[in-house]
Amino acid sequence: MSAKSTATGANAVGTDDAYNPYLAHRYPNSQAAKPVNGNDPLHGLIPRRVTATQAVNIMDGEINPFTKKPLSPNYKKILEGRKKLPVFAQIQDFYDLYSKNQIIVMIGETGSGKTTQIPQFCVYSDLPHTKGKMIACTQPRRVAAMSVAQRVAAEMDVELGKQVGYTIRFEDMTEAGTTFLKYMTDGMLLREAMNDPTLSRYSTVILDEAHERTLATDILMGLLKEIARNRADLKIIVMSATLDALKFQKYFGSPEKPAPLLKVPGRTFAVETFYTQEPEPDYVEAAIRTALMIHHAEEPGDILLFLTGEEEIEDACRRIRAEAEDLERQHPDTVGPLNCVPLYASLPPREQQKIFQQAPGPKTPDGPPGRKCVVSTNIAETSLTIDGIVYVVDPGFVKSKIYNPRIRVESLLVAPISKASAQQRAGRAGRTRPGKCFRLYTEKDFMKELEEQTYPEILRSNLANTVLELMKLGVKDLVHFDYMDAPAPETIMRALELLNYLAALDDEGNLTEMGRIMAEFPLDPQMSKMLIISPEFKCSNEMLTLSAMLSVPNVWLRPNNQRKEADIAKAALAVPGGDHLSLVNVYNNYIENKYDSQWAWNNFLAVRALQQAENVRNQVQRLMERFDLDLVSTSDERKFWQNIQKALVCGYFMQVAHKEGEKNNYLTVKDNQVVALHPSCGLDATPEWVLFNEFVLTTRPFIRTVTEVKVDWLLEYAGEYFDIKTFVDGETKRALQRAVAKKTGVPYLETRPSTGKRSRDGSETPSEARRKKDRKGK
DNA sequence: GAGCACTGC
Repeated sequence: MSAKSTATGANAVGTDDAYNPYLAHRYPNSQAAKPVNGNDPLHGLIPRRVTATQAVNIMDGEINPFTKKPLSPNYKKILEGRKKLPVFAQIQDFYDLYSKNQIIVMIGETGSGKTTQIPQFCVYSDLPHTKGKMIACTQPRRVAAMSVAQRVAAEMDVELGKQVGYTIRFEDMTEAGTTFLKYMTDGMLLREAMNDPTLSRYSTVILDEAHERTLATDILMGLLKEIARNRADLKIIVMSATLDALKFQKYFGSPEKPAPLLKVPGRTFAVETFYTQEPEPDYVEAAIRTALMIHHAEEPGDILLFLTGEEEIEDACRRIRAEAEDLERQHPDTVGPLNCVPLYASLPPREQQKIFQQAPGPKTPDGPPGRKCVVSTNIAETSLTIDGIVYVVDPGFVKSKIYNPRIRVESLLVAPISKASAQQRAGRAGRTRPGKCFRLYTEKDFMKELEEQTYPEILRSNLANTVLELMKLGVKDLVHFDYMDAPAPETIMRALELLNYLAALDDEGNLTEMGRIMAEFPLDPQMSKMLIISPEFKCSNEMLTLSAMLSVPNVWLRPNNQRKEADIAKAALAVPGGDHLSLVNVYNNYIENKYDSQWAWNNFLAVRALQQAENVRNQVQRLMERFDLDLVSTSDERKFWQNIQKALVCGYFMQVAHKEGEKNNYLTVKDNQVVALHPSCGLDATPEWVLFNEFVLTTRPFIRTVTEVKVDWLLEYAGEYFDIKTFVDGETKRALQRAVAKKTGVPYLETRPSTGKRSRDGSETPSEARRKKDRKGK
């Protein structure tokens, strides 16, 4: 038994009688262990026909098949751990399915190891590097893409960013020609698809966490299904954590012949679940009581309590702390100290870190031990894992986004969670040892009232952006696109209508040149439009700043004990014309003060948000340069703010409100919603016409981030949208009529014959007006 | 006179 060497050596993947790594492993002292042909452990493997034995033997070898360097002791240590993962026991099952099918569905519960192992299994079988391709594995969140890539690079004994890398917005840790396993956010792969519609760089695409049904994952699923028809060489793996596998199988196969499924058990501890006997009228109250009950009566172990938002959480924390102290005083022999910590996304990172602190020890040497209680939003359900949690309190609610296409408003509402979500929450109690989950609803409600799955995002969102992306991806028929769950036709119509008004689509529904450029910007269509048009108003530098500032979380801080000081600081930076202008002003001042954190802090500004804005601004500026859009500012100081307001109108003319009556009420144009200026609004007067960035529905309808506009600009730059004929009778219409009369010197009459159909371009910019004049001149 | 559930490009 001896190894053969082939004349071609390194490039002999696929030949039959080549060096057999299986034998090399079995007989380490034989000649087979020292192949002559380029020392390639992968030699002789046939892509996508690799067996588990072959793969495992290479993993067990001495030479890293991808770097050709000796494998490190650390690699071997990690490998022993990997082999104990549940998914490893099914490696041959996986290869059987992978070799024979184009699309497979995989479900693996928490702790199965699927996210780290399956992509590696693919590497050993697909051998993407031998054909200049890559394996992509998508994640819904950036941190996951980064941390998993780092872990897998270590497991494969390679440097992160070389053979194994990741790509997220603002950071590409890959090396062209070297990287063959790439973790990335789902949004990033969708972006790539826009310029490479067949995803030709990839030989295998893995969609991980598909059960989360993010907008990007949903679009990618439809896209991949289509690409698979035209690319027989592309393999697709859809990985999910839930029991809803059949839905994925049917979608990727057919109802009669579902796509094959691989099921891998998880590795978590049992969680005992308790329900209430009767529904709880006040879930916050009940949650607080339950947490205190656990602290009083249950064995040591930390508590995780789910609530819906910042205010609720801070309030609950205060009450739990106060009552726990009473409890401790009353029962000093049995009740230890309780450390109650809040957790939500907008909490500064330093505060967030507190959830990882150890529970407090006993106050006296032989007193009862302390306990930690984390009160969190949904962030602890998927994004953040806290070790040591033994008790979960689940009131059964979540704040979630819903979209009403009729009035074009996205709002946040507190709603019951799904069964899948409830299970995920309960699972958080069993990560380190057996735990308990207290559900603050009845078992009957759980069985009968809760939806199986969380409503996918695509059914809850404004789709203007998504529709533009789909158009750019070449999808012609948006209504009949193969969605796993189709959005309401009205939502799609609303999106098409907006894109048509923005001149991203022509009247036939085709993507225009403007639309093609807009799709490249990681911004809402309205924002892309105002930005692309802004050089014509000599304010592209400012609009760049504004789009960045509108893309990041609120920059204005208002600490509870310093509200007055914060308001004074804000007023000092405010521009009278409106909040959009103030945002530009804040950023410009931030630059003038040399990006100084101390300056920001002194002015009650969120440093982190400002830094994020810098990041976004740089990215968008590069895009502006790519499309040869001039970066300019006006030198005429009197026009500086006005130009910005005009450019704003070109993008956001559909988000305008008119003042009605005396009570500072506004009526949104066309949708006729009664709205009020949000209390955070910095306008020092109530102008007749305002443009707003956001419509928020909380205690009542508010418009937030508001700037004054002139009716003449509406008529000039958004003539079609503000065509009086399209308005119902009312104060808004009469105001428009007065404006037209004043402008033309002729009283406006409803019956006046039309001067001909205007372009379907709602926003008529100077250049467009000029082009029209030119045409008429000829 | 009130609020950023959570992601992502």
